[in-house]
Amino acid sequence: MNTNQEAWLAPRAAVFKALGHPSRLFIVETLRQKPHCVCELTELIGADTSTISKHLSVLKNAGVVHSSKSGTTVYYRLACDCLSGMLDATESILRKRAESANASLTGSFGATR
Amino acid sequence: MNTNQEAWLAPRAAVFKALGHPSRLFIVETLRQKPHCVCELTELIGADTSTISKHLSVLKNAGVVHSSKSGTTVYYRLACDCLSGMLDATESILRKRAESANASLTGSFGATR
DNA sequence: CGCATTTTTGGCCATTTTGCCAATAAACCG
DNA sequence: CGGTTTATTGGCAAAATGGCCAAAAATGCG
Repeated sequence: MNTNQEAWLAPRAAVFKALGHPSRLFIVETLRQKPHCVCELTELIGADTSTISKHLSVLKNAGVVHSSKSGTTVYYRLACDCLSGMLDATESILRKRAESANASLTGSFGATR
Repeated sequence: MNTNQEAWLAPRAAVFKALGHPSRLFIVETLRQKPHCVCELTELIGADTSTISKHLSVLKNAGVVHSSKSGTTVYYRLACDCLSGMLDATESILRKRAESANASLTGSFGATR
């Protein structure tokens, strides 16, 4: 894995990394409905405002969300419709994982007895 | 964010978290072509075998890859076709990010002088 | 069986991440 | 302007992650 490959990988991994934290994923799921301001997200998650602000900063730097200021409040929204597809894809992955977990419990011949 | 929501989020975040590391993302990109064994991936990435093995373990626990043993060698492959879609989605996200970065540099009137 | 090959696991340390508090910044209101 | 609300930044301690080495499994081969 050379320097060029790493440079190509880094921003792509950053997108997944940003989504790879429960609070941040919750934010993205929430923004799927409609834009929200920091204080609303803070309320919903139940953490310190500064914590949420930093999570939003991670999401923004990765390119996952956009922000727009209106007075003193800042609204965040998803940067790309394609995020819905990504979120849905995890459902397929988890469904398949559940199936194969089941299959290995059941054994090759489906006999549970 | 209550316990139920956290339980729902955790496995989904784990999928993204697994993809959110350059080496692991490289592995997934590589497996997109065809299955590979640990030693091949080790060679391609240039890290210790144990490091790669642990990365693969993370991907496997998240449900991203499957493994099958053949003799002493273990082959890994993608668990879901939907991963291609996820990887492609990052391209859209990064493209949009590049565009908006450009727009903000250019300013509201597109005058760069 | 004894040995080689491939992979996984355990242990350790350096680095990164996370989350809180405090302080600062930005914008509105009276 | 001074005070209030909303958000961001800095700093710190605790927790998690990543990577290497060494050791242990697991499998095939002579």
